[in-house]
Amino acid sequence: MSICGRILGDVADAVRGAQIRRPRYDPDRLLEVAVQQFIRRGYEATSMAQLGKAAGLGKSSIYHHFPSKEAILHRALSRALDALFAVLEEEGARVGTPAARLEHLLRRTVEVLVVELPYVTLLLRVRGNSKTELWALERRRHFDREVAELVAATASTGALRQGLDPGLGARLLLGMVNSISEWYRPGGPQSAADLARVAASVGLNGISGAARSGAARPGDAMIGR
Amino acid sequence: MSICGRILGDVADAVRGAQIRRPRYDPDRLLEVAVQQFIRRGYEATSMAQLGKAAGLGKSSIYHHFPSKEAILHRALSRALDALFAVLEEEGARVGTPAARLEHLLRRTVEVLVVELPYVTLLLRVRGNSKTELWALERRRHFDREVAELVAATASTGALRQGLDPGLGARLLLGMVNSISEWYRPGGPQSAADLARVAASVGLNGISGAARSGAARPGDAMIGR
DNA sequence: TCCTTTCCCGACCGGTCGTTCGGTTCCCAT
DNA sequence: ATGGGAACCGAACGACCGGTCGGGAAAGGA
Repeated sequence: MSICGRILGDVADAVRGAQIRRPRYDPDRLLEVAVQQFIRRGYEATSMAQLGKAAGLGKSSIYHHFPSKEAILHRALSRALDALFAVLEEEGARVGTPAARLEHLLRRTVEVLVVELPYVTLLLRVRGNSKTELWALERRRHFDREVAELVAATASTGALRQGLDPGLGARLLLGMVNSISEWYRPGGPQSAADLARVAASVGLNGISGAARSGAARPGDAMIGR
Repeated sequence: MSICGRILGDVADAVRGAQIRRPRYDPDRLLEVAVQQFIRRGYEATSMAQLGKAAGLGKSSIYHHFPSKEAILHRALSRALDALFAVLEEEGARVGTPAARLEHLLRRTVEVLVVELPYVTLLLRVRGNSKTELWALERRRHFDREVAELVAATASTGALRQGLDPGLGARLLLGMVNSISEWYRPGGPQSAADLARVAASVGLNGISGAARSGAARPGDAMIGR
């Protein structure tokens, strides 16, 4: 039965007509397709059948490569977290003045975010709905805390603007950097390194002591002359 | 049948023991409970049964107030979008120098985000999975475009830092401001107005022309002396 | 050539989803 | 007190969910 009765999915469609056969999958190749779907429709809203179809497979075939849907998510989140924590170990993030270390950390974080865009994007959307998501959330909090401590250390050197709570500064900084995942698309005009330099610079400039006051009055323009 | 067999939910539990009867719902009161659940577990991951339980109702009772699950989402998103667009109509956002208008717009956006926190949070998590979500996404893009045009106008006065693309600046600005919804909780130490002033100030300071250069070299500290 | 391993399939499972429906309870104006 | 609409209920619907299973095709070493 089923001599050739398979309904073809996205991948198979693209290959159709060429002599090339549909690629056989290993976990990492399948992970790439799955994460793409998770981002497009959301993890919960993506069914195993849709995952299979997007890969040109039946849904039961997914289970040859992953033991469960949650295991796919775990592997994707782990990849993002490992890449981010690796930045913390880099020399530029460990030695030097707090300000220099913070600059390095932010810039490299943006670079990792861009290079591992789908995986980091998925990580940033996790809300803690399952054991895996809670685990990822906690690991991510560790990373954020390291950034916050670096901002606090920078503040203790007097380089932070007056009246700006270091914790708030760290959150605004991370929020700005993380938001890049919501619009950046590879192949655009921005190179990863350039974007990282500009974003880190804008962020640090924002929380630095150069501004006039910690709290402007309504109607004040904080920009220009 | 069902003499008193209802299983009580979150709201009913809290009311239990007091002489007060469980509140009867109107759409807006129910919306508040529903949005809270949507944020906690995600829209797709929240079932009608869970919505009902959180409100102390059976799941079928929800349909007395809303025609469908998606209608609840639509009403919540509409509330957030209406509040945001109202800011665009304020005098401070329409008259004055571009820089002053931008400051007003950002500051008031943060205030709206804080006051309507659950609804705006839900809006910022929409990914376009349904007709309603696509509609909200498009309205939100209109708002973002207004901000971007204001940043561009500010740039044309020479107040933007050299080498910073206005579009990129607007995205970083909005990303920073929007990220507040991910950690702000009412009742904390920050008042809405203070947070709005500081956040707008930090953001505008970041993209302003005060910094040294548009792209720092690796190892440079963009902060402090 | 043959045999083993890898890869993949359709059919099926119990359970849950959003939604519908007929009927019951509550509140309030009359 | 009573009629009627608003609020609410449990049961049930078809569809689909994540996951399982036994077996078949393809690949690769011998």
